[in-house]
Amino acid sequence: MPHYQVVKGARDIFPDEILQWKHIEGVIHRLAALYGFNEIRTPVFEYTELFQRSIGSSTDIVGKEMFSFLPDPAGRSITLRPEMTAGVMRAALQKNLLAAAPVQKLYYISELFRKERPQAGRQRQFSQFGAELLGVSSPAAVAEVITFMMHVFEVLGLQGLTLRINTLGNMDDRKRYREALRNYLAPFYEQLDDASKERFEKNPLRILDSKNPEMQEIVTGAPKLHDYLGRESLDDFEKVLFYLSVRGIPFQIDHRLVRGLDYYSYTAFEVTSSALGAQDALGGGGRYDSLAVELGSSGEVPASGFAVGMERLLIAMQKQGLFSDLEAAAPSVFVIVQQQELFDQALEIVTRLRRAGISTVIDLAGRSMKAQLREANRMNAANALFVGSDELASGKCTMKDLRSSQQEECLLEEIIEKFRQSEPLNPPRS
RNA sequence: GUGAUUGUAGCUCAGUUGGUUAGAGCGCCAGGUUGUGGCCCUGGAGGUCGGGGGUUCGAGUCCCCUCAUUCACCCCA
Repeated sequence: MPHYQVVKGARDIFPDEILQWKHIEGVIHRLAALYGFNEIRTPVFEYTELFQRSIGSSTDIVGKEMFSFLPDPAGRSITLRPEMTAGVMRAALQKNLLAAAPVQKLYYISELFRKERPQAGRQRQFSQFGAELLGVSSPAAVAEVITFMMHVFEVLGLQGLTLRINTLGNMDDRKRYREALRNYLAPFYEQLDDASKERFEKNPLRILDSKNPEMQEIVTGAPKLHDYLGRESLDDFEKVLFYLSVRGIPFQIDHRLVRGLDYYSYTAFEVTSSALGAQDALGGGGRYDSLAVELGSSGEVPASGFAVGMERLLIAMQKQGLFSDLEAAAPSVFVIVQQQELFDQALEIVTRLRRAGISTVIDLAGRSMKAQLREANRMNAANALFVGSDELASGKCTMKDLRSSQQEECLLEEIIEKFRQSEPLNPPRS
């Protein structure tokens, strides 16, 4: 039993799993380029107020899940980011990106931190990939980010996904609805659970998607948000659904979908996977026009975005066997040393092969030939190159194809030439 | 924060109503083959039985505490 363990809720990712991550990341980067999204990286921490203002102080994230600390006794509180949108918006506003170009399409793959009890599909350090489309108020913008997200899932081969979508209306609609909802809930106030009582004042909409059966009971008779939506909101939502339909993206309208962050308006959506456990939300997002103003912008910045949990993506793909054809990079040549006295000369050969662009390894531990061969086999090396007194005397090498077990003697130059033909040094990008 | 679950070798796990030196498979190392891997055979290394306390002649096994794990609630990716 090792003395030290990883911090609760964090985990190590070892080389075999890195293959899976790189595969997913590769698809994300490729499709982002296809859709014209550009990568952004922001610091892992921000001033705590940023999250309090943006995510909302009534949310669980801000209320109890943030890792916050004081960098020095007199300093401002800093928080390890629990989500990306606030930081990206802060960066965009600080640099005044929209003045340089009025439409910004950004994406990221980043690490986030939330102080929760870990369980399947939930960690304290986790990562999300996501996109933010700033500066466009057209419903085509939300449709664009949803399409990008669903396209990634499709290329990765995921099955069993459900896209649920709703509209929360604009700020005026929500204000009117909030009042109506409060009037309806007021007589039930004493029956509300603690969380719902808290939300009654701050954000009663969130009582709607409570999973507490008793709350659900109370809420069934509540006025419907949909009935309070103005013409503008309805038109916007219809357009979003139209764009999705046209692109063949299946969805379910769910009028109870609210989502936890305070800054959403208009469209909100969520994708769940049947391959996941209790934490089955693979990703979600929406429209958040009011966020910029909340962060001090003089005018509204229409914005749409989504975030997808990378670990959950990974779990879902593993469950569905979507990584079966991934193979670790194997060296082309494993140089085998007959006697350790010849090691230095063998190293020179290794260097020449590497300089020629041929991936080459050699046993550095001074082990027996048998152990070296076993290692070559374990690494799935394509060839073994034997360096012994005979070879050095004749100036030739013995090269063995480890798959076919055929071996032949030839000059080192011939080997290099052979590889140059079969694996070019600068392979064309696919 | 709440509930439940599981902690025995590097990994996956056995361990009978408490009873001698705690086992298996896989993996690792070495030898069989002193210049040749995989397959096979033989051998070897590796364990404070999560930790602490208690009951007992005797505890991996029973009791208490503690730490950690996992799953679930809450909420979210």
